[in-house]
Amino acid sequence: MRAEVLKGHLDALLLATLQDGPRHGYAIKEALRAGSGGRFDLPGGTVYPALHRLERAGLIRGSWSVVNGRRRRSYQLTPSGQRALSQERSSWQDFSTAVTALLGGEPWPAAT
Amino acid sequence: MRAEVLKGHLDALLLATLQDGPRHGYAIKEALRAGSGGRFDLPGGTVYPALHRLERAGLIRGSWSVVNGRRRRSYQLTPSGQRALSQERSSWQDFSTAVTALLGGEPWPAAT
DNA sequence: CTCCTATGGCTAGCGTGGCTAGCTATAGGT
DNA sequence: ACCTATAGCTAGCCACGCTAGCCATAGGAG
Repeated sequence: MRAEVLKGHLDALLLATLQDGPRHGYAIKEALRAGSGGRFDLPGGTVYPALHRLERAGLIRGSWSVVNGRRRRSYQLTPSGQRALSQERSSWQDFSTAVTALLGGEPWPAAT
Repeated sequence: MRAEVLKGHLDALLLATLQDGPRHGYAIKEALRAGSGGRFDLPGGTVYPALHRLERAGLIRGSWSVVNGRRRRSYQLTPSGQRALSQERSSWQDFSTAVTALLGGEPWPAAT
């Protein structure tokens, strides 16, 4: 999986992992790996800065806790994040439909 | 349509426009615009450098001609470009299936 | 004639954002 | 003593689409 293909779609994936309740960063990373059959095995250097960006944007809200002697930062969707997720979903639909049509579809109209 | 979502997928789209015969850059741009219902209205500054990159990579081959007093550079797929297109198609399948599953799918397994 | 638009091509440099490399720290197994 | 998994973080690199700008011809509008 080339790296660049993820650009612009990561936020949607991160938000989606939070749709059913709070998760901390590492759990998000693992959820994406497992949920994609290993395709999205994102390094921490991808996940953590992205979460900070989403938090600054007000789409998620994080809070510290300590579990088993390890500190965790758990994130949950804000109302604005919920809306952003819906938006991301529909724009993914739009985008993927268009690309699939162009790539897989019927022969192209004759060239000029 | 946010700009970054295209990153990493442009080559596939460009190669796909050439699958049914040669096209020049401007025609490629128009084909993508028309074929996507206006979603992919790419500026020249996106298309031309990308074509040059693909040509340097040996995936397409360009040749100059003059039509109606205007010079054109027409591109066609090389055999290696054909293979690249097939590859791009299957990796798009892979990618889009994964994202769709993560975004749209069933509820996530319970968080740890 | 002049101007605008569409056609057709190009480049320099910007900006976004995921990745690499590197770091800290605890828990638990070998 | 060492390694792995868990858990978090940052600085800086780099790929690549975009902005802004340029050149040139054809054809229609004014």
